[in-house]
Amino acid sequence: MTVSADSKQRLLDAAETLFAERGFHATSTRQITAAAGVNLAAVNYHFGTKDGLIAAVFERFLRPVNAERLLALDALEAPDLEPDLEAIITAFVAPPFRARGARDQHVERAMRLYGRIHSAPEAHAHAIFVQQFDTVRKRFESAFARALPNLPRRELHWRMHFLIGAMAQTLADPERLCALSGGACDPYDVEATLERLVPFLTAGMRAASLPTQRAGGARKRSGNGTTRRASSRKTRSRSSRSRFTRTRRARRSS
Amino acid sequence: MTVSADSKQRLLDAAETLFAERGFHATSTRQITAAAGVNLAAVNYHFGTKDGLIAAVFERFLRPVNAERLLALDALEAPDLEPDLEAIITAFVAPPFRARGARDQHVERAMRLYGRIHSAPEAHAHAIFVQQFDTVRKRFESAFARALPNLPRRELHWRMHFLIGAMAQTLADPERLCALSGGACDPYDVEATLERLVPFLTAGMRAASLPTQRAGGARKRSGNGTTRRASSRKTRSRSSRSRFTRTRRARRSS
DNA sequence: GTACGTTTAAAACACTCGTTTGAATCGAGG
DNA sequence: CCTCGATTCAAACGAGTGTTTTAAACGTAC
Repeated sequence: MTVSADSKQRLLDAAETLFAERGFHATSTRQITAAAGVNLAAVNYHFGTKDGLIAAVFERFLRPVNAERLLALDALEAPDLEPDLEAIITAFVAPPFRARGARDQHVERAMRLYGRIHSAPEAHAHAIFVQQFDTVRKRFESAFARALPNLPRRELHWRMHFLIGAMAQTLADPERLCALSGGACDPYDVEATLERLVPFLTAGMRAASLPTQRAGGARKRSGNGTTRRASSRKTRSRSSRSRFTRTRRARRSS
Repeated sequence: MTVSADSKQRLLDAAETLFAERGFHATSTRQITAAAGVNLAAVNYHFGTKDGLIAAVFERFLRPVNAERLLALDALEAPDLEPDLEAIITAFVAPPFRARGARDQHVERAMRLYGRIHSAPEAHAHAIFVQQFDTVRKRFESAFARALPNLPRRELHWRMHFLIGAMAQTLADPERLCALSGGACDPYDVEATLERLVPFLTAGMRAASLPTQRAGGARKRSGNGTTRRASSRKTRSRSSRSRFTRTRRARRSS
């Protein structure tokens, strides 16, 4: 274990930066080794394959984020405290925003990297992420369940999905917010972002548990996704509110 | 303009399917032309370049989705109607879920394609999407502003960003929801998904405009986006509620 | 039938990718 | 000193990429 293990470190640092900037697939091993100032073969020597390097970057970056999530949740689950939904959401959402990459990279790069991990194309990178994430997921799921005792478990899954989506999008594509607001919002102001994101998500998680009506009838979902409103006779209480009626399709035939 | 323009069509169809399945970068022109049953050179002949093909797929797929969004919004903005936030959100969110790809592809593929467009790596594909999306964005922004008259415009931008994020994630990565819920949720049941997504988003959009406390003091947001809480002397009311205090970092040094 | 513009066909081009190879280099232990 | 394992280096390999080229086939108008 000579001192030159920093070759490995520099490789990880360079890869982390480039992955954040351009994505995993679009970054070549040659770019990485050049940025790290090491030989081309180093990535295969130290990590076996490029995917091994990706996994190592995942690992190194994700570990402290998830650790901080669990630490924050621990503090919220002291036995004398009653569950605080907003605090739980903050404990889950804030760490990736506040994470610094290697070599104290800018917030911007850490955010983008985390976003890219979330929207990982499809490779086994996804599997690595899931593995890293699974404990966090379980802990927060039960925390949410405690804070929202009247919410059925299935609804909770859906909402956690939405929550993760809003978070991931904000992390992955800050530029879009900038463009959307004409420059009025600064997506790299982490605290300002969290002050908006957390209340948004808290309200969403607290929304009424079932889609308004659902008066007496059973579920009665038509299994066929294509034919909408197949059960024509029981449309009374549903057609009263026309929330989900779709307008005509407009498609050109050329 | 012979009948064999269907070569172009079959190219678009095959590309749409493969792009949805594997992504844009991971799909080669050879795979596309093989699936379409046409010659390799056809893509360059008809679309100039692979990016041209991608743009054409974007165009053909996005147009009806955005058209339907605007149509639905038109119906909601009849002069005698008062703004209905939930209906506006549905008008924005539902069309991509209900879109069918070419050749009546499964909902699954259309969803994935739209999700992939949203999380387009970074190419000018993004620009194409933005161009297609800009009109929709403007229309819905003012619709939201009418439905939420007390919400400052900047907060609205943030929330639209979150909204788009939750929608895009649900479209792009239905598998994750499946895994998250242990198979309890069916992300391809479009109506069930919308019945959960829309209330979630509606509640989020309606959340209190400013982050809870803000009791007696004036707004007092530090104008500088980078240096958070630059005005150090006035930190009193902030440290009282420790909502956003971060716990210690945990990072291994190996 | 012949000529013409459009479309298809097969082959090759130039390039980048991730990975492997085999020799050179280094740093400690005998 | 020499040895040995670990690391670095330059060079090449084989496969895959998007694109171009050149010629052949097609349908239509003259």
